[in-house]
Amino acid sequence: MTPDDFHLSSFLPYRLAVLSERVSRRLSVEYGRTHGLVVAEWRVLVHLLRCGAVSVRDIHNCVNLEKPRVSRAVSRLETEGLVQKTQGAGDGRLVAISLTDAGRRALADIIPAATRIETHLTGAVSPEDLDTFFRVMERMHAVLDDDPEAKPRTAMDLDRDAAAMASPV
Amino acid sequence: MTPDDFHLSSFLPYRLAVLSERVSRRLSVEYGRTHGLVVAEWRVLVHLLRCGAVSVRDIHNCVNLEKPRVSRAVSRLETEGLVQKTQGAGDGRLVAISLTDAGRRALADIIPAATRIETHLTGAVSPEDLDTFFRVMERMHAVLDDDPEAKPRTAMDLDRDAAAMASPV
DNA sequence: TCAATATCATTTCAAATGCAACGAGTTTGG
DNA sequence: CCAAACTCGTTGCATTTGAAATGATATTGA
Repeated sequence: MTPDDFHLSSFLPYRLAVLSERVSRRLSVEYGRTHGLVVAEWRVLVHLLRCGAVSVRDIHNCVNLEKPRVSRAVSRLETEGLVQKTQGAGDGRLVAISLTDAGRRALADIIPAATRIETHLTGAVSPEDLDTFFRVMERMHAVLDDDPEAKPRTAMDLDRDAAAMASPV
Repeated sequence: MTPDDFHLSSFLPYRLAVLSERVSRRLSVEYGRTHGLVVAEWRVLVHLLRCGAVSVRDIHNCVNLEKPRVSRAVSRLETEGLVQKTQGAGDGRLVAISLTDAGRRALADIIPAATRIETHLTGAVSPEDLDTFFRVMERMHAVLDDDPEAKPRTAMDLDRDAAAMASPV
């Protein structure tokens, strides 16, 4: 109402952006220095670990990366020898992307470090507060789900929160 | 420990990035459609509303934008007539950037809409949970403050949280 | 059957980004 | 006093970016 009282530093979207950016950069120091990866490549690798041989479109639908970004990330990873692309036997348009052994080794190296950083961050708050924290995040997502101007959530993100809602407290 | 159990969708840095991105985009629809602004320009405008005539460096130190990005955002805003640059009388290197009346009018238009979006998001959770939410964010910032690999917080962000810590519950 | 439409991955292209370098101005220290 | 070191804002440049176009394949429906 009174625009003069508006503080950027206490504005929710700004605060989210600042923390997210800071955390992401801290993480990327890890996989950047040790394996020369950027965030898109990191996300692709992790997704492949869970989902085996999948298409570009599938990755795009799951890990919140635009299609061209996925395509380029996969190309770089292929050049580095961390993933392999095989023409799908069935649909000739699809490309089956999967981890190589080198890719699995890289993840075996990075994931513990990434988990350490995450644990370091979450370890500073009580489990109840952390629960509340994630619950609030889910509530905000739910608000955006009902907002026609907001971009829809990916299926993967929806599933996670649907499971969280269904699980016993 | 067991890399196979690693889920991207429940990984804190990823979750922060996804929510932050989604909220930011929803917001930018607002000031983008109505006033053709991008996030850097929005941040600069809001900062000027509070801080009057300031330098590029000052903006850079406050709103988490790289120096060239601030410089270019200010140039665009000047072209649009929303801010003005005046050579500071004292130090010849400094530039004093301030809002024009048109800039103030733009903010008077955008801020209520931005606040509405924020209220919509925060309104979905109880005040206590929202308190906890921000407290957890502050704790994570504090962890990064002690991490030499993390980028330092801006003075403005530190001040906000220092004030929050000091204030009575 | 075979056009029209849809989907997939890639590429194109213009714009944004950020590091580093730059020129201009200021402070410092001998 | 003035040269070295520093700070300011901007610009160069190589990279990244994402929306739209492209070419290739699949599906649909008349």
